[in-house]
Amino acid sequence: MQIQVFDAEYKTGPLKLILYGKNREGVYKLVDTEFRPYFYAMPTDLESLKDDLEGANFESDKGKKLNITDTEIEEKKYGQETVKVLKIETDIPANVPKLKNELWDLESVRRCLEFDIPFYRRYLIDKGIRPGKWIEVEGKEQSSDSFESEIIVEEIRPSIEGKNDLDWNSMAFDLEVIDDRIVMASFRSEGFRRLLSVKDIDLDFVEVVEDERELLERFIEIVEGENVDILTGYNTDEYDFPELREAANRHNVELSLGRNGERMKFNRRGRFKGARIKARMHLDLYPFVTHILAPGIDSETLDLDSVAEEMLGLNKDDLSWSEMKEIWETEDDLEKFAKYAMKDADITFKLGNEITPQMLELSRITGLIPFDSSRLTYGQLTENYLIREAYNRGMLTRNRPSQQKRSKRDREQAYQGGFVYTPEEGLYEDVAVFDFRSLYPTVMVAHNISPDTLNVESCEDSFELDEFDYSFCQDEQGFFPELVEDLVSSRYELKKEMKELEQGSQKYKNIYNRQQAQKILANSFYGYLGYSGARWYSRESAEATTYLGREYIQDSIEIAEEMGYEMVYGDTDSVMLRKENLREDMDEFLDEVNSMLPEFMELEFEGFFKRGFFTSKESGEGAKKKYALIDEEGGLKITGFEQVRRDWSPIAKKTQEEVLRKVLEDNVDEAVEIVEDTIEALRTGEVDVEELKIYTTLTKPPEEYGNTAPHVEAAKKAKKRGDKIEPETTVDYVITRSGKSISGQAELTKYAENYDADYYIDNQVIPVAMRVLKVFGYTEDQLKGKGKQSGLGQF
DNA sequence: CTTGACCGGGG
DNA sequence: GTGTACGGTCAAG
Repeated sequence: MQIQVFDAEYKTGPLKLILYGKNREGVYKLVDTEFRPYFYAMPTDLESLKDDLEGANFESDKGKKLNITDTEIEEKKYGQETVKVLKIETDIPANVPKLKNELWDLESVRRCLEFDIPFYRRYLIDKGIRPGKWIEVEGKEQSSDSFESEIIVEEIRPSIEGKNDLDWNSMAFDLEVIDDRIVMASFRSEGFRRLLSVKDIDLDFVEVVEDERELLERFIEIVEGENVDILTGYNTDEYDFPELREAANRHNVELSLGRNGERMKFNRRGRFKGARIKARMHLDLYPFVTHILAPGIDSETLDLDSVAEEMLGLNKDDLSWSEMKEIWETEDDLEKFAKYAMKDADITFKLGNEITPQMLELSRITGLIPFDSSRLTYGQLTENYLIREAYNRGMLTRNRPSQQKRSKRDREQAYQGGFVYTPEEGLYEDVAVFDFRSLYPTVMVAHNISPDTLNVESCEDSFELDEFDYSFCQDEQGFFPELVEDLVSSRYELKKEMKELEQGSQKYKNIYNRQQAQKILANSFYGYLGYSGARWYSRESAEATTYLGREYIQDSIEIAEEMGYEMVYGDTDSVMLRKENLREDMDEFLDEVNSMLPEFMELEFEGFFKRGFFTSKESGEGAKKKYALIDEEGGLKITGFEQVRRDWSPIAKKTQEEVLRKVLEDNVDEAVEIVEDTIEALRTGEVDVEELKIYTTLTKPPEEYGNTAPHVEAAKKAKKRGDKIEPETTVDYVITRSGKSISGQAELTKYAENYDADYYIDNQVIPVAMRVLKVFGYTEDQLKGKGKQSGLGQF
């Protein structure tokens, strides 16, 4: 039969590897009892290693027997050499690391390798199985209660046929928790929309449940009844599932959410945990947003509303935490609460429809199950891809660096990054942006930069870098350039294919996601080479890549200047230029640059902007990475104005954005008026307290903090007044007029009777406004108007 | 300038 | 579970 695998695990006693897969008939369980765990021992001397293993008995620290069930000599590539290694097979996956420790102590063993690859991943790699790709299975079919059937695998291999995509049943959910009790749960899929509530609410999508216990039971029934393949949520790993588990413990309910009836379990993943539901895909959108999508998201925060607003264009419908609590307690307008809760699942579902296909595409390329591909960081994703591709090329995977090695790598002098042009502060009209198509990946391909081409001893065609005392051999294509070239070329083909398709069609979306996943991976290689935790760490490769990137962008700038362009700004892989008749002349410029570039590299036209604004540092020198652009449709692109991102009051953030917009609309006078009006409003006490609130989350009881941050001091004072301040609460505070320091003046909003207008003027509004307006010659005093005394700012 | 604490998302 | 993996920002030193 043909099937697509989407989940994998193993069980011991006796050892079986279990896959869960789906085709058009349904969901199947596949069981392979033949596959055995193994690792490699690289010998100092093969014969004496064989002697050492002959009749040897290995024991774990606890005295348990560690069996070697089989050994085999294999020839593998390790770095630039070919070596003979001994494959050591054992009976239980958990014995692999233990046995590895025993063997590594032998004098006949130089090192052990590939002892830390999780067993189910090892299986998928060795069998060539990738989720999202069809595989062929032969075996004995048995009936099963939970699945279409269960198959005892005899043969399993990648399938050449089977191009059509599968549909997955996706469902999003969200919980509402008040006073540590789950009071609502909302669900949304293509054909199902429901809110469970423990309080009576008369709305068509609401199902009223008796209590929290019944809510849990219904939760499980809904997931089962709707035959969910993909369950999504936002921060469900760290919030919703921990809440669910606690509730389940309280009521002694088994959270049997797995298709096989198995309990939800948490997987430890470093500082994170992942809620794992067997034979379904629980894909938390938040880790993927932070790990993978964040660099491409402009929003200052990565909360559900902001991310959905940016990715889907949905506007938010804010209900603050205190409002929610109040509604729940007073039972006044519970409908509003219910609609809000339902909307969260709706938004998550829509966001999931955008994001889960990207996760599945990453699984298709890397071969990781979606549970993993959705939660790993860039580096880990790249590494898992490398491990698989290395295996396919008969290469041994390098070992992970020890903690000491990592910190040694971290302590090394940082190498130089991208080239950033220092702009002249001011407002520029009609700027054009050009950028290099995948600069670092293409540099790596163009110059064959790779850990395995670095300083090859007997190399005929060696590329020497004048700046550094190392070289890259050009005789054979290296591991990294080969992978990058495959990804970049394949992506290029897909992009061509995309142009032929109707935007918004399913086919278009599929291909878009595929090329997006390839882009993500191709771009991660450079960073990976310079990441201290990388198995294939190569500082030289990373350093050479940025060095060559700088050379190419500087060459392009030189060409532009020779051709009469005015250089406005440039950062790493892009340049902003100005010139009369630019639209007519730019092809000539592009041709000139592209003929200078090696094959595979390309400078492209990115777009026009009506105006660009650049500011300067304290020293008066133009500020790098801090600018704002407005396009011809009036769209703003603000970069680097850090005030927009931090814990600043809404009034400061809003003022800055309005000022930037006015400036970009070439209306500096109105920009100044905005600041003056804001200051005036602060002075006369007209400003709404909402505009002054600063939010921060307390992660522990306030008295346990060593420092005196404003939010901590405000919380301490509130506690003295008798407030219950628990860890994990977000406090909002205002800087009032009473107190000695800023921290001393901080009060929780509800206790604030007045506000310190001077603080908000001098420390919030003026600094962010001045960042922009000083460029036009304004001083702080001018913005403040002189001599006026601040009022009391009473609420 | 360096070091170490803190934070993210969720309600 | 072939376990124990972040990265940016800020205040204090």
